Amino acid sequence: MAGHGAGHEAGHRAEREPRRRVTIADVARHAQVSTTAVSKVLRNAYGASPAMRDRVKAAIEELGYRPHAAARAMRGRTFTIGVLIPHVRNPFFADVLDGVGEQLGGSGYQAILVQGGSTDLAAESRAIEALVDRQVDGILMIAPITPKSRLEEVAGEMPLIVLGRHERSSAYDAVFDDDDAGTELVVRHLIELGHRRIGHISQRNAGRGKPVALPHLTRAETYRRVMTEHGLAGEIAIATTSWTEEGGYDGTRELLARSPRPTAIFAGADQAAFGALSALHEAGLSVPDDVSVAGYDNTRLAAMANISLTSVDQDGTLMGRTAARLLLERVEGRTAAMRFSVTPALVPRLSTGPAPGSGAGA
Amino acid sequence: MAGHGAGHEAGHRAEREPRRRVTIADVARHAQVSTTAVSKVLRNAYGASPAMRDRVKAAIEELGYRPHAAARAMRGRTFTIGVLIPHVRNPFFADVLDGVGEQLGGSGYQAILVQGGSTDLAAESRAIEALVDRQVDGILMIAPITPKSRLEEVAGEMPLIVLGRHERSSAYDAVFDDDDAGTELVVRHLIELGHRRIGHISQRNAGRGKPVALPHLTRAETYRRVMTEHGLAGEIAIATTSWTEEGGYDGTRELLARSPRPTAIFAGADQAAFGALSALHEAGLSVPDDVSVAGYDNTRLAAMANISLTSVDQDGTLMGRTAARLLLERVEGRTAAMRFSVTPALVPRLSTGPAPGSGAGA
DNA sequence: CATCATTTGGGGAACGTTGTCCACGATCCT
DNA sequence: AGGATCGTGGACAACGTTCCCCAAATGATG
Repeated sequence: MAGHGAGHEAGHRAEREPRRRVTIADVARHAQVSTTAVSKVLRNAYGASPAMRDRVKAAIEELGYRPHAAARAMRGRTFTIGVLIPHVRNPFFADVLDGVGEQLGGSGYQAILVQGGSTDLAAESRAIEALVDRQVDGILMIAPITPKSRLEEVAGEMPLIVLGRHERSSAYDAVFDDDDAGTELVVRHLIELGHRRIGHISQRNAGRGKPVALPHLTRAETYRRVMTEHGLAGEIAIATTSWTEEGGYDGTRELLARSPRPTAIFAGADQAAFGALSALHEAGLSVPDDVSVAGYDNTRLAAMANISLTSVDQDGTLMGRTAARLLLERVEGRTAAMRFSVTPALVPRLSTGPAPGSGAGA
Repeated sequence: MAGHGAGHEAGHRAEREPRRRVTIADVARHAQVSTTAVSKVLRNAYGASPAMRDRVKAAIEELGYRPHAAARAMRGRTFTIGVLIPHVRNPFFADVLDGVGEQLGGSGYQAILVQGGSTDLAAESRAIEALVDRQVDGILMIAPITPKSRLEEVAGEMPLIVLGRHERSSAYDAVFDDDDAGTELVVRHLIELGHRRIGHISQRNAGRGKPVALPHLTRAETYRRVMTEHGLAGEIAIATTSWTEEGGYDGTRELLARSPRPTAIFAGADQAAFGALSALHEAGLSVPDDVSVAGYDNTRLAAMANISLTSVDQDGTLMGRTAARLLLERVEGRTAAMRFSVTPALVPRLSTGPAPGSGAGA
C-alpha cells in the first residue's frame, strides 16, 4: 500500500530527492552577471551600481534564492546567534527568550537554542561545543554552570554574553539581576510582617570545584546577611534542593520538620515556591495564615488569582533584550566589556501576611 | 582603566583574536598521514588500517580536534537535527524535548531549537527556513501551523517528522496523541459526574486558509460529538481564545457570562485551565463545588496538591522519544512514511466533582 | 614465478560562499 | 592633453570537509 502510493507519486511528480538548491551561481547566470556581483548585492558591499543591484535583486526574487548558511559559515558571518539555556521548563527563561526575540526581530539574525541540562556540567559542555562548532556569530549563555575559565576560552573564539552570573570578566559581557537588592526586599518584607523564623530554599551547586557566581549563591548569602542584621542569625534555616516544583516540595518538607517550624518560607525561585505551596497544602497548613511564602522571578503563574504569590520581579524580557543588543554590538565589533544589571522590585501578593501571633497587619 | 587592563593582557597572554581552530589538516600533519586518512577515521569509513586508526585517534585526542560542522554541511552530514517549537512557555513541550534529548543522547546527533511563534505564520516560516538553510540532517516540527503543502515541500528537501498533527501524508512521519479518545474521556467523565452545561475553551486557528489538523480542532470536534451523543447538543458552549493562562482566563469569563452559567469547564490545555482556575477564584466561585475544571496535557503543575487539576495525560516524553527515533531512522535512509499515536489516559483529581444539585458523588 | 584480487593510503575536485585584487573605462584636475 | 582618481564589474583563491578515484604494496592463486 505504502509502496504503491509512493511509487505512483515518484513517477508522477518527479520526486527525485536531490532537487538541488538555488545557489548564488544560478542567480548570477540568470541575471547575466558574475557570482561576485551577486555576493556584493547580498552583502550590500561596495562596488555595485544601482542598476546592477536591481537586476540581481530581481533574479533573487524570481528564483527564490536564499543564502546557504553553512557555506557562509566557511567564510564570513552566519547571521546566527546561539543561545544556551539550562532547561526549557523554567518559565523565567521564556521571558528572557521573548526579549531576545524582540531585539533580534528585524536584525537579520536568527537565534538557535540548545539545552544545557541545568545541573549536568558535561551536558552543558557538549551544548557549548555544539554552538562553537556550528560557527555561530555569537553566544548568549543563560545561567551557565561552566567554570569562568572555560567561559573566557569561549569568549576568545567568539563574542559571548553571560546572563545571570555575577563574576566580572574582561572577556565577555554580563547581564544580571541585582539579586542582592531583590533578596533584601523579600526578606525585609517578611521581617516587617513580624516573621522571625524564615526558612530559605536554595539550590545545590553543580560540579565539584569552586561554585560559580550564580544567583542562588547571592540570594542565600544576602538572606543570611539580612537575617543576621536583624538579629535573627539564630533563625537561619536553609534547605538546599533544587529550583523546581519537586525541589520546592522537598525543601519545604525539610523546613517543616524543624521544631518550631518556620512561619515564612522564602523560595529562591517561583518554581520552587509552587512546590512549597503544594507541600504546605498537603500538610494542612494555610497560606499565609500559618505560613507565608515568597518566591523570586515573578513568573506569569505567580500573578494568577488563585495562587497570588508574593515574588520579586526581575524583568526577564528586558534582560533578554539587553543581552541580545550587547551581543549584536559585540558581533559588530565592540571589544570593551560591559555589565548590565536590572533592578528588581518586590510584588507583594496574598501569599505573605503577618506572622501568626504578631501584632503586625495589613 | 579598561584600556590599561586590556592592553596589559593583550601583551601578556597573546590575546590575538583569531586563534585558528585545529582542523583536519593539523591532525593529519601531526599524525603524519593525509587528510583523507583522518576523514576516513572520523567517519569510520572503509580503507584505514587499525594501526592508522589508532595513530589518528591519538592525534585527535592530543590536539583536541573537533570537526567543523559548517564545513561538514557543505558535503555530507551535519549531525544536527532541527526542532521547531511554537513557544518555550508551554510546559508540555518541555516534556517532549526531554524525550527528544533522551533518544538523541548517545547518537552523536545534536538538537537545535528554534522558536516559531505559536500563532504567527510568517514567523514560523522564517524559523523553518532558518533550519533548512542551516542544512540540518532532519527536522522535527512540534505542532506547526504551516499548511500541509509547505510541509511536504520541506519533506522533499530533508527528513521531516511532524508532532501533534493529524493529517496523513506520505512525505513525512506523524506522531500525535489520540485527541479524540482523550477528549472523549474527559467529557464523559464530566457527564458521568452529572454535569450538563459543560463549556469548552478552544484556540483560534492561525492563518486565513483552511485550518490545519492541530489538536484543538479534534478536541473541539470530539467535545461537540460527545455532548451531542448524550443529548446535550443544546448545551454546547465554546469560547475560542488561546491556550495560555490569559486565554483561559478570558475564555472562562466569557463562559461565565452565560446564563445559566456552566457547571463545568473543559479547557483544551492545562495552561488554559490554570487561567480558568484563576478567573473562577476571582469570581468567588469554588472549585469543584460551584464549577468543575478539567485540562489536557497533565503538566507537572496539574499534579501539585494545591492545584490538583483533573487532566488528560498524553506522555509527551514518549512522543518526543518516538519522534526523534523516527527522525533518525529517516536520516539513516528509511523513506516509507510512518504514523505513531499515543493513547491518552484520564487523570481525575480534585478540580472535578459532582455537578451542583446532582445526585452523583464520590 | 606470473597474474590477479584485495588492502592500504593519498591526490584532488567538489560544496557555496566571501573578499581581495586587478582591469577597464569614464571623469576630473591642472 | 596628460596624468591621476574613481566607479564598476569580474577572476580567483580561500574556508574545512567528503569522497571518488587511482597507485602502490601486499597476499592469494594458478
